[in-house]
Amino acid sequence: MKDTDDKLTSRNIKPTAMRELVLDILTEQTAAISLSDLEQKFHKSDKVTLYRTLKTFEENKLIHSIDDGTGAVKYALCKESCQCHPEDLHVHFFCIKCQHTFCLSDIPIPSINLPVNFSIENINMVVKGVCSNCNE
Amino acid sequence: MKDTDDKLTSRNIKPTAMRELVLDILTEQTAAISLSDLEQKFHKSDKVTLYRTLKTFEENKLIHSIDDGTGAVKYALCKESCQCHPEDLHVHFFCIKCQHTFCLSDIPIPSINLPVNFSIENINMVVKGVCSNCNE
DNA sequence: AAGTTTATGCAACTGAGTTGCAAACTATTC
DNA sequence: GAATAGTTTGCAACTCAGTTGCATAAACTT
Repeated sequence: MKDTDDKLTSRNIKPTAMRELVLDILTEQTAAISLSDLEQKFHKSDKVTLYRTLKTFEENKLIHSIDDGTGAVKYALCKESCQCHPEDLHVHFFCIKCQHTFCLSDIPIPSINLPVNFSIENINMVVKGVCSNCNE
Repeated sequence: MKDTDDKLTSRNIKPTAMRELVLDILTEQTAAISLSDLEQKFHKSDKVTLYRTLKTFEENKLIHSIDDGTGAVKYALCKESCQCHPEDLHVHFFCIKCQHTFCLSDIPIPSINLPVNFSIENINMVVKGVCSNCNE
């Protein structure tokens, strides 16, 4: 639990039992998960607590959210160094077969030449297709 | 009404009074609009009819939908030649000040080198920031 | 005109996300 | 270590976008 605790405190999040559990579950995932996915990993759980836990994690940049177009926002762990600035962002991939949403952490979002006087804050880029697992 | 009719029939959509009205409203817009935005442009209207009208338009590639992360899907007219294939897609911009969502029709989505065995179907790219109107 | 298909309108529902409030817990101060 | 203040958790209840079922209305077919 020491590791989990450290990760939380290093992001200025008080390590409660609940938060440790949620962080552990998030750490196990190979794909991004939604609030209701998370809810189903608990036998008895309160959606609101999980919701607020995710919000806290996101505000403190422990996790980032992905709007993959499925109607439910997904969440995935940030890298240790991540500050969620435009230069930290990567492309996400949604597989239309297995319905999983992956971080393509190694693929940075390409820079865009916006029209004059447009300033940029954030970019969301989701590629839809079939992942390598589902391509035979 | 002849023009509107032609646009509908050329996309294999039967030109009803309702659909003409909706298409006219969509044509007037400078920014993408949501179902509830559309609903408010009618004095008396049925959300479901508008919803199905938009679905029909989208299926027939008269309009495309944009998930800008606000929680409500936005819609905007496609160009005449658009088939909504990856090569037809453009970047979208969401202004965090005026809350408008624009098509940056001249900015194609940059191509991405996906990992091996990933195939691509579609890309959604939304840049958030401040538009030129709102930047003083 | 009768029958078939398609579009529209109403009611009612789902599911994600959210707020308010009270109880439980944690941290702080004496 | 008890009193207090601040934070977290759990429950109820709500909002709002999107959606389905079904009945009526309108448009096509022969």
